[in-house]
Amino acid sequence: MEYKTYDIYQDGNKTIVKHIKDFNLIHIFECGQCFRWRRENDGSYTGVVRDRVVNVGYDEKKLIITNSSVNDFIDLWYGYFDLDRNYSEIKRILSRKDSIMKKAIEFGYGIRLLRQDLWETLISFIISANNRIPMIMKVVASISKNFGREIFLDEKAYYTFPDAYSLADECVETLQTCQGGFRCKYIIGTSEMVKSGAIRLSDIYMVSTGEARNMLIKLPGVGPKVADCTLLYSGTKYDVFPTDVWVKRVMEELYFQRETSLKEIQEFARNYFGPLAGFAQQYLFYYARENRIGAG
DNA sequence: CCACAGGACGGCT
DNA sequence: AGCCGTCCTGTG
Repeated sequence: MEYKTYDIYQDGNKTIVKHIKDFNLIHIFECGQCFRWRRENDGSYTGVVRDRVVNVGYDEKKLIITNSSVNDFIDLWYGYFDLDRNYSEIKRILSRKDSIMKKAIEFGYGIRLLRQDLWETLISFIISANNRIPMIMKVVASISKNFGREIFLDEKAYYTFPDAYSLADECVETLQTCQGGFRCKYIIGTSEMVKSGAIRLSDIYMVSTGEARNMLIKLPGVGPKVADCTLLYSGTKYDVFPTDVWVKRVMEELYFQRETSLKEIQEFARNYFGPLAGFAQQYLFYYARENRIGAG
């Protein structure tokens, strides 16, 4: 069958989608936006998304999703991989901005911003505060294993991410077995606020980026960086510019050539990249971190 | 043993 | 409003 501009067919438990461009598994899964995908020996990735576990491979512009159906693709994977967005056009516009962006895009040409579950993204980025990626992956995996639901792929167990109600019922001490450290109290606090209705996460889809940001920042453990990451990596808002130490360094070194406050970097990015700020940030972040730009 | 890497928060000016 | 010490865990 034909879905938008893609050819889709089913082969056993594999959904295969042809003619997919602007796509690279390493760029997508190792650019710091997600913590649930693991690279296999053959270069494919296995991960849990919502209540599904799949293996994803990419070869000769073909996307191969194992443990999927055509309906799954249309309902979930098409949106998750942001396949209805024209990344060629985004890259063309951003590359014209300056030679720095051009280089960053050439480096991370296959990046796509995943539209991840809002709740899981929020908690994952609360965990990311003052933490490194391998540790974040460990904590998210542990929370899922302890409080999520077991699902299977090839007789191997994987775990869904627990919802706010499940986590709100736990105490900080129990959650601490997942190695979240000082962030555990924030996770419980945020879960309680979602459970009680003090915040309705679904509202952020209906309000402006500024309002969405202000709503999220009211949650414990959520500051400007975590709020922006949550909005961007859940596919909710794209005119944000999450500024962590790497983005700050690359901006200072390549754009400002001096020390620059977070406030000034954010203002510059909003004006300069406009509605594509989130995409620009992701190319810059991946470029900076992989090449250790600005690091000792 | 120590230094260091990472954002949010709270207390201070 | 901006600055800075503290929080937790793993690695070199």
